[in-house]
Amino acid sequence: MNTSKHSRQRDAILEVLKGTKVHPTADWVYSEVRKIIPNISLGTVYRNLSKLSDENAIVKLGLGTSVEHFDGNPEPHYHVMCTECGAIKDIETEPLEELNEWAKNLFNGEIYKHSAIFFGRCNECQN
Amino acid sequence: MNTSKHSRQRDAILEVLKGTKVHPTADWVYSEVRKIIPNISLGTVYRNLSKLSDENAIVKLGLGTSVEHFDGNPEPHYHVMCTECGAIKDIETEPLEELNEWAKNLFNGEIYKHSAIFFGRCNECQN
DNA sequence: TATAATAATAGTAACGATTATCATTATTGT
DNA sequence: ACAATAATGATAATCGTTACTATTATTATA
Repeated sequence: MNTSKHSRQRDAILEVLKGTKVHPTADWVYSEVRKIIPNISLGTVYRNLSKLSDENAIVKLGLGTSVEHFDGNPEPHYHVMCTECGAIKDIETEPLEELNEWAKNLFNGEIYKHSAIFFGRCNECQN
Repeated sequence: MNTSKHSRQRDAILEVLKGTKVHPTADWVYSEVRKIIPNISLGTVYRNLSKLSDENAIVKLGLGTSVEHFDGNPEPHYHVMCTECGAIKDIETEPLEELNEWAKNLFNGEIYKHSAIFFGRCNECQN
């Protein structure tokens, strides 16, 4: 018994997020989705980003920045943040599961998972 | 020519932070420091936490939580967050520098550093 | 295909963490 | 002691996010 109802707003939000690699903020998604549904509300964007994230259709990246970033690709992977332009790029490889084992040996308790962010300079900023 | 002036408020904040392992929020620091300087202002706490962080005397942990956590130990190390009680604990080992090399081979650009957070269950919550 | 139940929405107010402002106070070099 | 100015306490402002509420859209059923 799924109590969820379909909505074209949610579809549009997911479509925008799947169609970009920029790991956008809610506000960026808002401005893009308005090109499809001009009178959509910012609250609707936030509500659906949370819902989609709860359903693991997308992921809320906790990057430690003051603004939350979202990723339309729910497959686990690391990211690189460019310290010059702020761009967030993918490392298109599966995470190192063995890090959990490594940590388990150094910690008094259980380890389920981890997240990592790399900091560097993207190729655009190198030129 | 250092334009910085000494202040007992900053001393107290640093002392509180050095004297705990809980990786506290600004608010927690505020309530602790008030035991030493009862009329200290919350703004002063924020201002000095930022200043100390800029000077690398402490570190602002960007853990992806809605509230910022601080660490009185500026030596690089990873953390574990307990998904049950929210406690943040140290992994008292130096970070894996080789991860930067690993990432460099998978990324079109430079890599300077990384941060990682592990998620698990602390030994207190296992009982 | 009408209807009833209710999830989702738009619009807006509220919230909470953090930052900025500013008159006053404390520190420091002379 | 004094002048220069960094730091403070108090409070207002900011800004990302969440909550509220009347209205609208979706869905199951008759």
